[in-house]
Amino acid sequence: MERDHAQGQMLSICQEDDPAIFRSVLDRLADKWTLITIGLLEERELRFTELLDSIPGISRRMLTRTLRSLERDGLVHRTIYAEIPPRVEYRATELGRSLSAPVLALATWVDDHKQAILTHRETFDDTHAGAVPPDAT
Amino acid sequence: MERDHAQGQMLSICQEDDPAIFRSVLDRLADKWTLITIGLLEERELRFTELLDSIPGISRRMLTRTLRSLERDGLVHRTIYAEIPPRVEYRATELGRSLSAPVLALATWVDDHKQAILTHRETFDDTHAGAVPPDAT
DNA sequence: CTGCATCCACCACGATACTG
DNA sequence: CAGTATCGTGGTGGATGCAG
Repeated sequence: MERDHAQGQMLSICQEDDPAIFRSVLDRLADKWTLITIGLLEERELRFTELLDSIPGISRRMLTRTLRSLERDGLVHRTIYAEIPPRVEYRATELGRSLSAPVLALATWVDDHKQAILTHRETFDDTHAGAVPPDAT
Repeated sequence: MERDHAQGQMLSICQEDDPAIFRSVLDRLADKWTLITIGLLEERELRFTELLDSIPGISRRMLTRTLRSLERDGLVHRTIYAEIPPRVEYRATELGRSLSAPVLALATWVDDHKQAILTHRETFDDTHAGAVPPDAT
């Protein structure tokens, strides 16, 4: 945490020398499946099918792609056991494990406040009935 | 932080009673612009154009939508000043500010490790030249 | 079991023009 | 200035089938 931009200077972080670098890395993390996958792998070594079962709603295709991206970024290590049937174990690298704290903190926050957020949504939707953009989620 | 699933039980978090709730909230946070927007608003009150200028690459459309979603979720408060020209200030709510720590921790991590990740990508792309899926990023 | 290839639908997002 | 409306596109992501 020895940042030069003392505390919470999101501004300086995202407007540094090359904003594109920050973006490209953030984009990889902030997609539909990556955070949750990293979160699971930081705790223990898991195989493909275990991940598939642990992540609600993910498809094999997306799990494969997510894991490849993580491997490419040096966050996850892949071990292939030449057995029959084949077995592949995924575990977080040291770099990946350093992501543990931030990711789990975020996940915990979401878990702790999801109900409050749902309540806000209902209230808002009530108040602004029909006022939302055409293609809103 | 008084979670029952002691520490880092990402598994229990994302497989709780209704995984869909966790997902829907996580989805909102983990999109292309939300994290960065929240991060900026946690530090200070900002107006629309300031945000537009501070977030590299965002369009007015997406900023509007992102802010609306955050407002809907009770994370951001919107104040309209009936002046000429119009002025609108955005600030984080208390709930939004509680997101501060996790979000900034994540942003800082990304900033601290982006170079390492880029290096890993190059190495990987070298090693696996041409081995990447057809529609890879 | 692991995971690549193919096909395809959808909607996220950007560009642009217009309004209060 | 702070949006909204509309349109077009690319890419994300699901379903399925095949292969090692």
